[in-house]
Amino acid sequence: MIKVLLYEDNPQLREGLTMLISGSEGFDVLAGFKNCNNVVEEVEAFNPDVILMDIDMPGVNGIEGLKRIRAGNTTVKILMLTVFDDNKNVFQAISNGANGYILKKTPPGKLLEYIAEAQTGGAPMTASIATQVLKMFSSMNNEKGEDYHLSDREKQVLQLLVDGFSYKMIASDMFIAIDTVRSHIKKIYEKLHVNSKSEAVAKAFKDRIV
Amino acid sequence: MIKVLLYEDNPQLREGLTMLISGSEGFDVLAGFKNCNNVVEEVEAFNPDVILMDIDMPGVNGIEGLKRIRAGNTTVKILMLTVFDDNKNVFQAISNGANGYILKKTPPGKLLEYIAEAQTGGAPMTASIATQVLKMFSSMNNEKGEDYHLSDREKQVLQLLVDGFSYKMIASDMFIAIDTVRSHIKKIYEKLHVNSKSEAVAKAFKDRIV
DNA sequence: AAAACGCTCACATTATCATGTGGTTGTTTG
DNA sequence: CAAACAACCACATGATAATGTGAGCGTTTT
Repeated sequence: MIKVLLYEDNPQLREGLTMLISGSEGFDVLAGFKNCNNVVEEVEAFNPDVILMDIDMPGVNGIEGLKRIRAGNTTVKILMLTVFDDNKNVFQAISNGANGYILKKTPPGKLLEYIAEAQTGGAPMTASIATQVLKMFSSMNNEKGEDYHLSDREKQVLQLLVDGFSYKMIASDMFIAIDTVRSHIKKIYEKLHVNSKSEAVAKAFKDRIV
Repeated sequence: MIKVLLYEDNPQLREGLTMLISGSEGFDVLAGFKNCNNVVEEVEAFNPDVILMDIDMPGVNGIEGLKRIRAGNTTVKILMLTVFDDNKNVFQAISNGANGYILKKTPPGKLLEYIAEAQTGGAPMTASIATQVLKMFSSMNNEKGEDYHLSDREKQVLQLLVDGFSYKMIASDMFIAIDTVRSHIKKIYEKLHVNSKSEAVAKAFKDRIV
């Protein structure tokens, strides 16, 4: 029996969901609330397996509720429920430890399937949401910048610069003369098209060279 | 009719998949290949809707194949297929524009469903993969670092340092004396627990202060 | 009202960096 | 084989950064 806790401000939808879920074999809605004002206490009291959490609620909304729950409970499964698949909320929800993100227009059969999936450690997502997540992910990691063709030795020097080493320290660390360090750094500046240590360090991060 | 192109080195599995997919209503396998050596030409020649791409293949593997296709074609849907749900490959695949990532143990019925889902713009993922993706996502954005309590002025100075400004430039940019810049920077170093400009710049990036 | 803090400025010394010019090896590649 | 490049080292000079000590002024917090 999967124990479900429900957060949804619309009374009709809350009723409907309760009937649907509790009326199904193996599912039980412990309680339903119209906002997250006392979410921490409620979750602790009912100890559910899965929480269905609407995002748009008056008072403490779903994202804030999610944060509050996760502050003290990292095991209960939380499924975010929303009418919109807008970027910001998806990002927020996932960053704060939601286990899934589904649209309200999800057909009843699918919804039960998703709840079960969440309970067993899956990450149910409506197709449009999953697509968004992948897009976000790839956009974050695709700005991998150009290849500046730094040699191995140059990369090594740059790495040490980033770590705050002085030329002298780099020289002794790499067992080379300080003048060699200088010439490497000069090369690095040329290749990165920068004119100072700070810019080189900044660029190393921006373009994920280190 | 969804046109499918297949890349899979195991001849039996390739045959099996071809029969399964082509034998189903609305699906057709245009061709199957045992590696990605000529993937770009093949994709261009057959113009499929969906590509099923095995990851572990001799010669040019699936990830590399994915990259090659995406270099010139961002519309064809690519479903990665693998036996392992290991972190690195998932990450690589998604970062390089895969539309979905499913395990080979996926039951036939589900597989067809996934292909159809990919074709209509969805992002089919095996549950375990979806969970991994969410984990990666939240771990990436949760290291938001401590708050170092930098004052507005200090943040401003740090920002300019990151941009490669010298003390002199910062002074004239902020209309303050160079000695004031110095004292700000000294404060910044103390608050960030660093001892050099480079480390401060590095930390500014790592902890997303700028 | 005293303490704490942010912001400002000054002066001085040493360490480090940026830049230039020049050179020797050894490997890779057209 | 010659050219290109990576990696190494040297000497020199001016610019910049790091560090220390000290201080005035205004606002916020206790």
